[in-house]
Amino acid sequence: MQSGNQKPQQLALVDCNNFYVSCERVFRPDLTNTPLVALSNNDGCIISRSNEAKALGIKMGQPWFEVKALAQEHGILALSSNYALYADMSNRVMNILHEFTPHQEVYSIDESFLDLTGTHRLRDVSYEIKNRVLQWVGIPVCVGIGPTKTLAKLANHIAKKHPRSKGVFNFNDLNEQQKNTLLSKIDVNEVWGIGRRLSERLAAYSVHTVQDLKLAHTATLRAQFGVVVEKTQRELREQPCIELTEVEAAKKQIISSRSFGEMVTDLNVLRDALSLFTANACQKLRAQDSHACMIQVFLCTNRFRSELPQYNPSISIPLPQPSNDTLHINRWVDYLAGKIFKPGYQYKKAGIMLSEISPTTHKQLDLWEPQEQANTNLMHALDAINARFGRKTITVSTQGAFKSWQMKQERKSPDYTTNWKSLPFV
DNA sequence: TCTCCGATTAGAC
DNA sequence: CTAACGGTCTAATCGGAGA
Repeated sequence: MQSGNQKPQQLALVDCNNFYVSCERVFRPDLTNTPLVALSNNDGCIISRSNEAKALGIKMGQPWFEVKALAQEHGILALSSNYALYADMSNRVMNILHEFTPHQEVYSIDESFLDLTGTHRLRDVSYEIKNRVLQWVGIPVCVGIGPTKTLAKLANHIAKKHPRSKGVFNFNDLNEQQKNTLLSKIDVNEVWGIGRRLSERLAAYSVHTVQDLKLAHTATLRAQFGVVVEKTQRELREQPCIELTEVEAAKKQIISSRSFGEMVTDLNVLRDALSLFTANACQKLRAQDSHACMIQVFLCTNRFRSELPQYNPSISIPLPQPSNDTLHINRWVDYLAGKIFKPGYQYKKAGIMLSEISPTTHKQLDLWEPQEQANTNLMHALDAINARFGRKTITVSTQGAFKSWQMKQERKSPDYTTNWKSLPFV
């Protein structure tokens, strides 16, 4: 709780500009002025746009096929997403940011919150952050600072949008009058946590701008929109409600799923895909030292093809004992897939979900069930080898043997930073 | 009436 | 050639079932 005469926190939100396309440009400086977009899995939707692409009216999340003609006309280059590259670039950026404070929350692949409270010459430090990331990694970032996370986010939005800020904006530097004027000019849907639906519903209460939300009647807000929106309002009123979370909490559920490059009709192909999803999910489970008690398998037909028969089954099963063993869980996944599979449908997507997750240290032994012989050492060795030599060095059985389900990625750039073979001179 | 549970919704990126 | 629309995760909330 923030009292009136206390100095406000200086929370910074550092956000990379157009992150995916900026990563691509680091290795393709010739594309600096080319309108550029990055595509989602299967080259489906646009998930990152350069400023030039934005200026041409390309929308975030727009299906690629819808803009293909426009793209052709204006020479827009589209690239398949290269997650190995983006993850590696992200690590480099986050490590640099960490040098400025131990109090860091890596919020997403391209954003970190930093608690810079007590930093001297904060303005200079902010520009130093921006310049160092640009010089060392080649990624442009903007820095927004505020007394709460929500206001830091908003400050970042302002830094991005207004060229006069030169990429840095500190909300704490404003006086009350300036704050009110500024917040009255920004749409409420720019606020962190206020999406499209809430914006529409808020409009019915004459809440259109950030300032409107800040001044709205709190009890009504709480009653009509719930506790989340109330917290957002408090944060706009400079009352911190959302803590910096410096250590990432263990996941409570892990989903691994994917749309296929082509429709799949064969159970064996589905099992092949599912075995890869299982391997990925179990590896995540082991990486956070936990195991799961509940396995769910689901299949989906293509919901955008309404003329085709639709079938979206899912099935889940509780394990007698928690497990994180790929081989063990894969046997259950195979079994469950067989139970829900019906021939005659064209499947577009499948996946698994692991839930009821707990730390391995808390293993609860069931006295009546004979203990499953867990391949703990085998899994440990598998993770180590795959970490060293690449994710698919050792796989389970036929994992990935069938090509048909694999993602369409017709426009992927090389793995410049994570694969020696991608370098032209090696 | 209370509690628990699963399903649904909404949001973020 | 044509058709083509992502993947993960969390928290809140709601409604029904069962105690």
